[in-house]
Amino acid sequence: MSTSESDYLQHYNIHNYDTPLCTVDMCIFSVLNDSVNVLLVKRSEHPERGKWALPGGFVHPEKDQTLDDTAYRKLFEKTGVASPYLEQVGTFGNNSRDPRGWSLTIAYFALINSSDITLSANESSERAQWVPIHELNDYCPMAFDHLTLFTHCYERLKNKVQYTSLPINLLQEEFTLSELQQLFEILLNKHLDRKAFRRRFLDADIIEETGNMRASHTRPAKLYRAKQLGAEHYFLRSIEGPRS
Amino acid sequence: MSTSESDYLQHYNIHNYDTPLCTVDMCIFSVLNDSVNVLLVKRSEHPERGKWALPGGFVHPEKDQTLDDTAYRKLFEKTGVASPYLEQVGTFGNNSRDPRGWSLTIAYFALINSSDITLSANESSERAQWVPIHELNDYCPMAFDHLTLFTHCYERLKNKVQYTSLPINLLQEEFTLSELQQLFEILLNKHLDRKAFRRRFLDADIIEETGNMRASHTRPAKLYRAKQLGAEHYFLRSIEGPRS
DNA sequence: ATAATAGTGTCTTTAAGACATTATGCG
DNA sequence: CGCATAATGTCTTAAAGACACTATTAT
Repeated sequence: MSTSESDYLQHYNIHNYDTPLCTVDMCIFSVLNDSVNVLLVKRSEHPERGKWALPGGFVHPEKDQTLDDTAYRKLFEKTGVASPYLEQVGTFGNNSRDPRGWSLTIAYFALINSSDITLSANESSERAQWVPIHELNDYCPMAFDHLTLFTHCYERLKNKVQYTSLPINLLQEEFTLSELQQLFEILLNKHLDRKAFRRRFLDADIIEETGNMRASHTRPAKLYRAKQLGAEHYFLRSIEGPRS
Repeated sequence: MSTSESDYLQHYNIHNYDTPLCTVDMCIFSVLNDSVNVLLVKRSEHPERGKWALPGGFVHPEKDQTLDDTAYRKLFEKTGVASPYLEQVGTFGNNSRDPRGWSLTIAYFALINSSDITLSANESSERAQWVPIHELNDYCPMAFDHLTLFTHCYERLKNKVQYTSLPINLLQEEFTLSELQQLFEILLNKHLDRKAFRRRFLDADIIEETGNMRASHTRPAKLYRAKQLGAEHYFLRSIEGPRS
């Protein structure tokens, strides 16, 4: 009965066990034309061929050393973006979400600036497309439980807008405070006070002037950058927005 | 080339693909003797036999309909507690965390009141034991990457103490405000002002008097209960604690 | 000069921290 | 009574909202 660990491992065969299918799905957000967009692909293969889906795919034990590698690989295949903000949102597993069997997917969300990317359709010739999130229902039915995955990712994003600096990652490296505020207003879907918004970010000591200005047909605005790229600051208080 | 989805599914065999091992690990917290404890088991089987580990096990496609089922099943096997607070923290997957191959684990944390539970050693005769978290290093080496999993779960817990009502789930159904405050002080490891603490919870309208009193050798205290069992309230401001 | 947007001054409001004071039970 | 803990009163402080005011550019 008493075998060594090396004996045990020598006779261990993963294929003797029933095990879930493992995939990673990406909810890639960007802001385009004053609205939040998510990147969707039209499935070109079974199952759920022809339906819209979040880009994703199987965890590939040969290609990927870690789970995050899978996520970055999928993201790069679809967008060409190498190192965006990436966050794991949750894992969804059950026996009904995929007709092939008990399956499990790890959902990630990514924030990228839309001008950074070139949509590519080369991988398995799936067409990727930005979809404004308020149009998402028009694209139903979505494949599998991807509407649920999207909803969880979007809720996470909306929550973090309230108490972190996270959305900075949706802008280009240099941005004005007005651009940042507009972005927050789109995400929160409400108007914010300019002075309060500026105070919040300036007092937090997380951005710095670049010395450059954004030209415009009115008064030029100072350009800022995040002091630490990809960092997210947690504010002690949530944004509340207008009082009644 | 053009097959139907049902044809496709008929010939699909999960065992043709290389796929990760899938497990669930539980970080079960409780408060005992004025300190936070976590439930650990001593592994009785290979691999990592004899090391301490978080209770957990394989996702079992026959037994479990959903991932949460796996978590609840493992929790019940170890503690006999049927419906505690449970939250998914994150999924950790790579090719080095388990000697059997590419493996992935979904980490959950649970909050339970220690008086609710009876530790059972019946399943695979592993002995479960409460370990105060400040002693965790003395129990090293822990199996696999379980110290990392624990750390992520503990960080999540500590963060949520700052801005949610979550720790209520560590107390019994009826509790005094002093007991609640003591609990927060243990979790945050700092003293809190009594008036501010009471205001915070009372103004949030999330607890109500039960009408009963906690007897003691001094002035009896009012007993409260959470208005909604298992609910977590998000405060707009984080607890900061004493100003230096 | 005017329009438009950038940026500031400053008063109010909210919820938290500090800390003294009062209340209530038991021995 | 006197001790210990429960519960409250009230002043201060930090950060947000409201909103008027000033600054800078193009046309």
